[in-house]
Amino acid sequence: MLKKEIEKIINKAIKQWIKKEQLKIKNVPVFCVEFPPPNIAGDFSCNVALVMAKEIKSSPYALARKITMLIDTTNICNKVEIAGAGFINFFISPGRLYEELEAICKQGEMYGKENIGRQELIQIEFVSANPTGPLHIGHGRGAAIGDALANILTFIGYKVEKEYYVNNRGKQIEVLGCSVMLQYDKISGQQLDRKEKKYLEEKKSEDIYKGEYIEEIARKIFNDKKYNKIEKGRERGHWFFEKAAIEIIQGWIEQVLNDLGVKFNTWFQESKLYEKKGRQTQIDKVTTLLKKKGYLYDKDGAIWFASSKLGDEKDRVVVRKNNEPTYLASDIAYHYDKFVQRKFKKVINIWGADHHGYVARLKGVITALGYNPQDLKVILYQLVSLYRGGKQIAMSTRKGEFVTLREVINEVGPDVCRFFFLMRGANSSLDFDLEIAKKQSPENPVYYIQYAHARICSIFKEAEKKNYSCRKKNIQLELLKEPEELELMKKLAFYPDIVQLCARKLEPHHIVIYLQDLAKNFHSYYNKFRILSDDIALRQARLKLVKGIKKIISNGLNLLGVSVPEKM
RNA sequence: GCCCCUAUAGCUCAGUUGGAUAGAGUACUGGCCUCCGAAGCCAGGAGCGCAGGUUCGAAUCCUGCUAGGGGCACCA
Repeated sequence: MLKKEIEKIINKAIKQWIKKEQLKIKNVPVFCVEFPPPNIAGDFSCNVALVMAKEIKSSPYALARKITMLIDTTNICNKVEIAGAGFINFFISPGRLYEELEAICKQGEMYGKENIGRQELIQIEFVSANPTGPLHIGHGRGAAIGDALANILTFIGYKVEKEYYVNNRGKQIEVLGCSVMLQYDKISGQQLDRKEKKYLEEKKSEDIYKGEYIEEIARKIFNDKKYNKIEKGRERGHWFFEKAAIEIIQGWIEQVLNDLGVKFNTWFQESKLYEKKGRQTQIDKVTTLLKKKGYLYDKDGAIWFASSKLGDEKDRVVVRKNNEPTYLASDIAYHYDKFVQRKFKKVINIWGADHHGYVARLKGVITALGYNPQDLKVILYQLVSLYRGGKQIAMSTRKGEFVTLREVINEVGPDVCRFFFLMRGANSSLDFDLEIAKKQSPENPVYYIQYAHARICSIFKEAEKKNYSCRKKNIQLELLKEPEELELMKKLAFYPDIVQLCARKLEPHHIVIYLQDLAKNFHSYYNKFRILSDDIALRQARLKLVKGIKKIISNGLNLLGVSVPEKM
């Protein structure tokens, strides 16, 4: 990776300089190497002189001069320049760019792969929507981000596990079961005097799930032989409908995520935390543990978690008066399972922004369990608003009026869907316009990037047709000397930096921006220069260049989980 | 009332650890296919919500304000 190499070179130079001048500086200060603004000449820029100037009591410019003298750039640069207030600018030499292009073509998918993660075990938990209905579009965003991050982290050497936490117990599941049961009775024409009816009558009617999917589930249970065989002859309580409904809904969820290209390693059932392992459940285990540590106390007949001591705004109930554990109890046990039982070194949770109030509590849990809250990263993504032709589509989960993820995928296709979810940072709310997403125009950047790839494939087909040989060896890359060609090679060489940036910040969208940029450079180059030139040596060199571009586009799209078409 | 996110070009958004003259796309106008895919290319304007502060330097950090979105259960 070029950036790291330059950092190393600078570090070395500074250490030499400190030794030479016998300065009393313990550590080389924190500086950064980055891309200079577009109007500035140079490929990488370093601010070390500006950062150090104050401590040394010297002008940044003079300092930069001294450091520059000691910089050994033979491997990577052909020029180092001081600019502005004292920036040190590096110019990557063409020779080095040719080497990188060779590496890209040779290594293919492996180009830029590193072992930064050192196979550390890391878990990403995402989507985790309650199995009480189909996924909606917001869940899609979480799915796309989580899956892309998993790809990126795996690529740089982490051992990543993707997990979906299934909340298959609790009040909302009871309501689901009852809601389905009501519909079932309607369909079957049976008017059983169920004890659950009383329960439902006591509830406000809003509590019952509406929406067509409830009827669909009830119909499926009624028609499917599988369910008819189960418990035949016995009256079915709401628990039966709960189980069947969850099974059906989870099937839908798995299917739609699968169609989006998202596969989980584990579907962790919340109910597992309540199963006895030996004498006690996981819940019992953590309750005992936290009690021993003094984080739990009794008040008003309930058991409380002293989260206010751990950074939360107030204490929270863990076990209710009626002896039922709360959701938090499950989450404590669940994260105990993640960190203690399964030994994940780092855990990433991806939540919708509406859960932000929960972050402090859960970090408190991690602390209470004796782990570093830094090892739990929570990524909050802002809400997705759906538009059609500039008009917002109103959604209400409660009323069952919402556009499902399924419908969106069916309408715009999985590639566009994933791409749109990934093109913005998680902190920005996302406007998803179905009309734009469907358009196959430059307004829609997915096709722009895919088109660049398809175009390159087409060039190779054309070359084959004309019986142009694509030599593998002795290609004169020095012939690539147009500014556009050098620029393209630089972009390609930056790919590993971009991937690592995404990994460091847990933000996949930088790859999207990068690919758009790369595609733009390519299209522009293509229009200006002829790849299949009559000059054989030049043609070979240019074919190699576009081959490199093709590889990088394909690698990038793969990390995002977007398909890479050879023709479109 | 408290907490989180957001505010950058007419619109949708980038902007790396604070760095140099803040970038794309779209829309608008005009041009480019006898030649590798026109789903493309080239050329043209405008902007960091407001007010302070920190510093060599602020879209970026701090404080206050304004506007929009979300959240504040013994629901999950």
